[in-house]
Amino acid sequence: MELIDFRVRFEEALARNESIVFFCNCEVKYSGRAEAFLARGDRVIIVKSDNTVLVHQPEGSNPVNYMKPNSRIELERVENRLVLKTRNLEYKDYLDIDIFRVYNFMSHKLEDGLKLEIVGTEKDMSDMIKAKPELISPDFKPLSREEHTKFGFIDVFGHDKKGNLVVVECKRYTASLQCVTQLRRYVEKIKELKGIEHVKGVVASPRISPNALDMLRKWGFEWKQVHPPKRLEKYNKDQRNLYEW
Amino acid sequence: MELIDFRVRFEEALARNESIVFFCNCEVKYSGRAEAFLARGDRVIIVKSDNTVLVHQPEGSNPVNYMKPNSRIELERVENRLVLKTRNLEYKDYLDIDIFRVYNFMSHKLEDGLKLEIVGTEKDMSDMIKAKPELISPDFKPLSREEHTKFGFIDVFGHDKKGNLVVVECKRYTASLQCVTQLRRYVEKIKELKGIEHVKGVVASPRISPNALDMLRKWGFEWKQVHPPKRLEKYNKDQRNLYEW
DNA sequence: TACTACATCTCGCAT
DNA sequence: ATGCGAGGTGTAGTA
Repeated sequence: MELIDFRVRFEEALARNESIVFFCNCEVKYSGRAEAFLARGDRVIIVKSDNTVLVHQPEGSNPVNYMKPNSRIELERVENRLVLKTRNLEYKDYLDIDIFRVYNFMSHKLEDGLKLEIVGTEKDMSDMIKAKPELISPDFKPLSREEHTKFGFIDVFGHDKKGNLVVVECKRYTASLQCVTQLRRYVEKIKELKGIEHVKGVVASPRISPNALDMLRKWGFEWKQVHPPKRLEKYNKDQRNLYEW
Repeated sequence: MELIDFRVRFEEALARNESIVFFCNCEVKYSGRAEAFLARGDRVIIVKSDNTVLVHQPEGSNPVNYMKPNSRIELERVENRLVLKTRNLEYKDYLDIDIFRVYNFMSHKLEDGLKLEIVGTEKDMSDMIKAKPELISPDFKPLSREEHTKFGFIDVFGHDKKGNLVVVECKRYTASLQCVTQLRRYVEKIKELKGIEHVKGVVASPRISPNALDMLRKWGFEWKQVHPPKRLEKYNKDQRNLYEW
């Protein structure tokens, strides 16, 4: 495809606020939060209707370069090539794509304002524990939501039958050192706020790394094996059945 | 575009290992590490030559759904639509895209094996401190030995003129609570390993959050304001000049 | 706006 | 394979 034809179609599509995709041979330079350079090669370039720009190589799940939404986009001719100059003032980001060849181009106005519905997050895991506190221990009682929220980011906050406060930190996967230090931070904060000596800390996760378990024990915390909510559990409970596999 | 024509072109392109992009009206169901559902709308779908699948909405920088590389991909006719069934056994991920209409399709064999060169990371920041230790303090001397162990990676490790060991944790942006707990963990580990009482901890970052500064002081650590390497510094040092802005 | 923590995080590196 | 932490992280929630 001739660069001149590409230019016309690109600028028309941009003016019409269409989503744009093209295959091209290009070189990419980025400057902003860091600096990056990508020498010539074939890539897919996507320009969305909110002026997001993505540069994808033929392999890998992440874009090799990108610009966040609301970037300014201009196409300029420089010598034998076109340069797609994009800048995002908010992040002080600059991305220049030197386009040497365009293999294929398409654009379309896309209609879609829907959001992804998602289940199985850490939030769902802590909701499950609040609904079934015996997953932590037989005498664990979560505190009411109002009292809970006063203490910030704690996943589940409650007490045992002896009246000890209990802080629960959930992880969907293997709990790491970082998870234990996070729990420690919360426990210390509660001790300080309440002026008390004993606060129990519990990590709830399907697995825990050996180092994390060592540190956990050293700090007198506990690990309780809890698996994140099973597939479809929430939907089934809600009498909904979105999926049939 | 007729679904039957799309199907032929898609399967030919897939067989040829081309990168594929199309605009379509679709519904997406995901099950695996979590569960997700996205009702009908217009999206861009990308299938890469390594069998990565990306579903992009017309706005936002992240894909709304995706499958990692090396997924199995099949296109099946179900009633009035085509279903792109993708599965990744490694992650136990399943993504089904119900395709109702295809607006536009293109595919191309892309040639690109290049990697992004990037400068200005945290690694560059710690390299800068090792080269100019006076950024931390006049008497700070980094040790050449790397401390990349199973309990974590210390950015810069050294001693002052009194012989105190010093652990430096770098952050490119605002240092957070997590950064301070990370530093604390390293300091405690070094104390334990060496059997010594005094180990200095320093956070080096352009800024630090108020809570993080509180916790830092409470634990007897220090904050040193350090800015990440200036743009192009490394390239200029290397007598290279990749960018002209 | 700034701060905090999650993410179907992804990715690289080291054990 | 697993553990660990960075990332041009992005994103949502909250104060």
